Amino acid sequence: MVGPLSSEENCSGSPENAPSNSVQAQAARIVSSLPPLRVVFMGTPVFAATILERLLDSPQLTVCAAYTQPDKPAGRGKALTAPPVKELAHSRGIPVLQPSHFKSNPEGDAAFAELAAFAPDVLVVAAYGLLLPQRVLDIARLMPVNVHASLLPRYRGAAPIQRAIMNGDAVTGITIMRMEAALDSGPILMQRAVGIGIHDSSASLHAELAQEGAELLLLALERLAAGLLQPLEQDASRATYASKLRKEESSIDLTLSPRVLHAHIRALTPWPGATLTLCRKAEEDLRVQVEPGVFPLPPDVLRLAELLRIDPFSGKLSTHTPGGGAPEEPGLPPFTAAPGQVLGLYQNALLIACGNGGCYAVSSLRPAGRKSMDGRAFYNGYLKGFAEVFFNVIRPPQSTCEATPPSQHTPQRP
RNA sequence: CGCGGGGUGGAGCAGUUUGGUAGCUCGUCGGGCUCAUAACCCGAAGGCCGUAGGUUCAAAUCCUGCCCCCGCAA
Repeated sequence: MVGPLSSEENCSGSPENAPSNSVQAQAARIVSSLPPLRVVFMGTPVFAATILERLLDSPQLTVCAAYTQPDKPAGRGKALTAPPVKELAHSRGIPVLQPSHFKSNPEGDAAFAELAAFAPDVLVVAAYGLLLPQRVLDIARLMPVNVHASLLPRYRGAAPIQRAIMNGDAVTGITIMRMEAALDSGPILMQRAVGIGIHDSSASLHAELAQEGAELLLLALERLAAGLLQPLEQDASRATYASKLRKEESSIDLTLSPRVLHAHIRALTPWPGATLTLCRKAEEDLRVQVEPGVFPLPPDVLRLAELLRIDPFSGKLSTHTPGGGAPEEPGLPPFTAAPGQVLGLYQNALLIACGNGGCYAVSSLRPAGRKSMDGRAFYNGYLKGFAEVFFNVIRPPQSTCEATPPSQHTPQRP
């Protein structure tokens, strides 16, 4: 987590900071003399609940109702489970509505009529998970507002946070926009940049962006109520789409360089999780879920002696021979090994050779059906005593936001 | 009654199919070696094999009930 890189910009084009703050101050003055805005909130997961909580705490707003997806079977025993937004709204005494859609049929019409009865000034939508038809968007007296976790027009769609991490971006952010029927295409009201730290996972960035999103939303609503917002159309030519993560993407490609590999694993954590397949002679292949490891590797790993004295199998001198391969980025050990090869241990992390002549240190592994453990425990229980051990190199199908060309599936043996 | 995996000294695993004195890699403690080490050598402690019952001369292992962990379903 790096935190906000800059203060919010007013996309109407007003200059930064001081003038921007004075706009906010002006808005605050105007709003203080107005009645609270009537808000209908729509959202489902934790990201949405975080934002709803901040709305509920604002004295300038009245949250009339919370819309969220219907309860769904979840967990062991497939018990019906309420979405986080429902839990929160219940605990705060806000009416909860869970229509399955607003389509033009008797069921959808009833849901629509119910919504209309709240007569909201604004509709606030955050990760609702339902497409909203135009008539629903038109319900808001002022406008329907959406909180999106990217700097639009980049990363429109379902997984902006994960795709930004996966692509190795250093910066992403929050966009508050006016909603249109099309997906994430509405005019931008406010934006704020947030840095992506080298250790950020989808989980940590989600949490941070939710907080930032809530803050920026409150500022935007204040300006909206005061009539001081000037929407700025998105430059559609620069739009990219962040498709939802799929389970098939959980297998990670060990031919990637350490840096890119690290980005992928962070993006896949905690869902769907980054998985490797361990191959041991005469044993069934074992699926192992891994968490983000040590990156970049500290300089001492670069010293050949550090690695040579650790052999994963005999405990004696390593058989790995020093190789050429000029490192192109820091963290590369000075020898060559086939991607997927288990090199040994670095402290409590398991060193696995990957692409670009590098290796990656995994410090948390969870074999299928087991609890997660550190690299040393995994090594003791699963690796010692096997003459041949490596992880399968898997090249998963390319995702929407990746620039690299499609490549073959090449499981590879060292 | 949604499907599946698992509970063995402090950690991670094997052993269960084909019942017969509890094993491996670590850690811990003591000693040794070394300029040095999460290296090496020697020695030791530590387990009613989740729990309750059953079968048997004999149960970690076979049968039954219960408890507890975990994964799948976005």
